[in-house]
Amino acid sequence: MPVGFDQNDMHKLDEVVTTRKKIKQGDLLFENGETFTSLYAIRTGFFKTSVASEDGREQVTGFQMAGEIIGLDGIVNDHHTCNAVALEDAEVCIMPFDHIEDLSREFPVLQKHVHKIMSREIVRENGMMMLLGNMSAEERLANFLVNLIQRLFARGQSQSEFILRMSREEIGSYLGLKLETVSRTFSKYSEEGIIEVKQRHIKILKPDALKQLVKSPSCN
Amino acid sequence: MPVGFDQNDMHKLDEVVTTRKKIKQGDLLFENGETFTSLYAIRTGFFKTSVASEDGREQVTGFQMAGEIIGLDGIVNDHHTCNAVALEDAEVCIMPFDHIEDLSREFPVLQKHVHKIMSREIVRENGMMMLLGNMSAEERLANFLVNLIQRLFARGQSQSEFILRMSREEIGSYLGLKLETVSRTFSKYSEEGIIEVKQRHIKILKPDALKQLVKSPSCN
DNA sequence: TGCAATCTTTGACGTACATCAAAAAGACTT
DNA sequence: AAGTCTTTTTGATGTACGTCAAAGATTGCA
Repeated sequence: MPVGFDQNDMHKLDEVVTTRKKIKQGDLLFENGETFTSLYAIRTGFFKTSVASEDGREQVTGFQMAGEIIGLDGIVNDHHTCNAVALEDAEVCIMPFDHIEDLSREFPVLQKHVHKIMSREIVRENGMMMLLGNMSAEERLANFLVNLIQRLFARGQSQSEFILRMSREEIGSYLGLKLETVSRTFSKYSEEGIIEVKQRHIKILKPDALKQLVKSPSCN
Repeated sequence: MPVGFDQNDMHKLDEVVTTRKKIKQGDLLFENGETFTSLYAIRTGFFKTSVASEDGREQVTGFQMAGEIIGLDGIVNDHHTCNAVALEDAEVCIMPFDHIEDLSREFPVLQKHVHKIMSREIVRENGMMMLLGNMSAEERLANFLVNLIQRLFARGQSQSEFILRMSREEIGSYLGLKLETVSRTFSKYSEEGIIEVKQRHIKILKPDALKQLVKSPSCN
C-alpha cells in the first residue's frame, strides 16, 4: 500500500497481509465486546459499522468500501466497541495488530501510514459531528451522496450512477434521520431534477446542484 | 506518562516533552489550516476544539483538560483541520510529532500508547455520533455532565461540585443544541432536584438520577 | 462606583423532522 | 406464478427543539 519500498521490504510487508477471510452479506466481521486482535483491510465488498446504546438504539458510524481499514476502535481497550456488518459479500485481509506494530517500528513509512489512517478517521468523525450537530436533512443527504460519489470515483467507478448498498433506515441511522425523512428528501431532490431515484438505484443528474447543498468540509 | 521504563529510557522520553508554552484564555493553540508539527499535552487549563463549515457555522468537537492530548487531527494532511482555543489560562507541552514517531519506533510501549490515544479519540467520537444522532436534549446534557464528572474525578477534583469552563452556547454547539435549550434543560434538572445551577457553578445533588438518564455507553 | 458588554434565563410562538399509518413496489420462497 | 415478507414511498398529524424577544445576572472597564 505505502510507497517507497524495495523488493525485500515488500516481502516483509506482505506478511502482514497474508490471511484473508470471506464474509457473507449480513454477517459480522467483528462485534461489540469481541477481543481485538487485528485490523481489516477491505479487498472487496461493502461494510457498515455501528454502535448501540444500552436501550438498543443503533447508530451507524460509517460505511466502508474496498481499500478502507476497519477495526481501529478496538485498539484502546483490546476489545471492539462497535459492530461491523457486511452489506454485500465481501473479502478482507486480516492484519494482526501486533504484527503491524512490529513492522511499523521497522518501517517508518508504514508507521506514518498507520498514523495517517487513524488521524483520517478522527477528522472524518469531526466532520460527522458537524453534520449531525448543525446540518438540515437536505444538507446531510447531499453531503452523504457527494462523499459516496467521491469515493466511488476514486475507485474508478461511475460518479453519475450507482447502487446504494444500504437501506433507507441505515442511511437514516448514519445521518441522524428517520428512514421516512431520507425517503422524502430523495423524492425532493428527484422532483428538483437533481437526481433520479429508483429504489436503491441512484442517477446523479446535477452534480453541481448537489455540491452546492454541501456547505461544510465534506467528510472523507 | 507510560509505565515500564528504566531511568535511562525516561531521559530519552523527557526530550519529547521539553518545550512548554503558555496560552492565555481565549487564545488559539492552533487553528484550521495551520501547518501541523506537534501534538500538545495539556499540563494545566482547559481547551475546546471546533470545526467550522464554509458558511461559518461552528461545531465544538471536544473539551480537553489537563493530561489530555490535542492536535491529532493534523496528522493526516500535515495541516490542522480544527481550532483549539484555551477556555482558561493554560500551559501545554509541545511534542514535535516527528520526534514522537522516532521515539515510538525505539520504545514499543510509547508506540502502543500513541496508538491507544488515537483509538480512544475514535471511540469517543463514535459515542458522540450516537449522542448527536439518537439522543434527546435531556440525555445529551446528562451524558455531558456525567462524562465531565468522571474526568474531574480522575483528576482528584470534586465530583459533586464544579465550575463550567464553557458558555451555554459552547455546550450547545458541542451537543448539537441551541444555548436556550441547554439553559432550559439545566433548569429542568434543577427543578427536579438533580442538580443545583448558579450560572456556571454546578452542584450535583443526585448523581444516580443523572446516570440513569444516560442510556448509552458514556463517551470518554 | 457606575455603565456597557456579555451571558443566562424565561416566555411565546414557529417549524423541521418524527411518528403513525397505509399503500405500492420489489425481493424471496416454494 | 402466486404469495409472503421486506423495503420504500407518501400522507396526515404531533412534538421537541429552534427562533425571537426581553428581562435579569455577572463581568469588565473606566
